[in-house]
Amino acid sequence: MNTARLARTDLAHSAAMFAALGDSTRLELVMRLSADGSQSITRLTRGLTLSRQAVSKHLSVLARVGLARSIACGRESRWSVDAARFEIARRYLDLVSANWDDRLKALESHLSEPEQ
Amino acid sequence: MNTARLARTDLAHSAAMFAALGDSTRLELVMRLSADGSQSITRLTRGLTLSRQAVSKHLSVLARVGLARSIACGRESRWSVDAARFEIARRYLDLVSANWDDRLKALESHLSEPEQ
DNA sequence: TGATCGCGCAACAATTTGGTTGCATGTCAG
DNA sequence: CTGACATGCAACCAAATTGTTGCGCGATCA
Repeated sequence: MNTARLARTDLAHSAAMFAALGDSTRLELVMRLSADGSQSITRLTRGLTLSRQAVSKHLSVLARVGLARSIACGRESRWSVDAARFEIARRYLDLVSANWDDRLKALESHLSEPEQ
Repeated sequence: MNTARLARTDLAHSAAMFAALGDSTRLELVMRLSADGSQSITRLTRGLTLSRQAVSKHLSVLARVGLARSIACGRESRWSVDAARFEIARRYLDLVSANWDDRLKALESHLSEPEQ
């Protein structure tokens, strides 16, 4: 099977998802949303040494790639994570492992390929 | 089980790994290294519309978080990915899914928690 | 009806990121 | 030896990121 090449858009999209996860604060937000359920921005801000607006921006970043979303609820907006989106990122990592396994098998036969 | 809270260092470290993957070029490099095996920088540069130094910098970013490494080999350096490191990132994503599953179970009993 | 709460928007500053070019150094081939 | 090749290092630049503060607006509560 040839899983090596993916459409350029898929690659860019996955990169954007990883980039969104690539920040301590955002990863913390994701973990808290995932562990404690949907919450408002001000509640998420408690426990962090950041302004509410900073947290709001981070949530926007997550929302832009579909990892989180909010629903208006009175004067507050409740944020939650989309677990399904994490599967997409996970599959990408699986792909790397899969390729690596394929290469291992290739090494078993060829032993080593010249750089050409 | 309480998988919700992780050490701050783990979180920061994982964030760094995701950040390293959060760039189209680097993700492409990872895929090619994973699919085609260890390669030199100049070979990796072929097919990309970037300078060799740009590629070199990207590889350094991947190396900084342990996702890739190089071994000197004559006048060139052969780069490869570390499949084991990808497992770490993958487990983090699993953790989010796991938390989400836990929350689903919680919802089954409580139905809904007030914002307090 | 006010006071307060939660939020969004805009402007701004500092730092990081992603890229370039130029140059120096070590290695291989003839 | 000499030239071509692969790489590393440093300076530099533009743009994006990450944070702040201030302000305005609708929702809520006493």
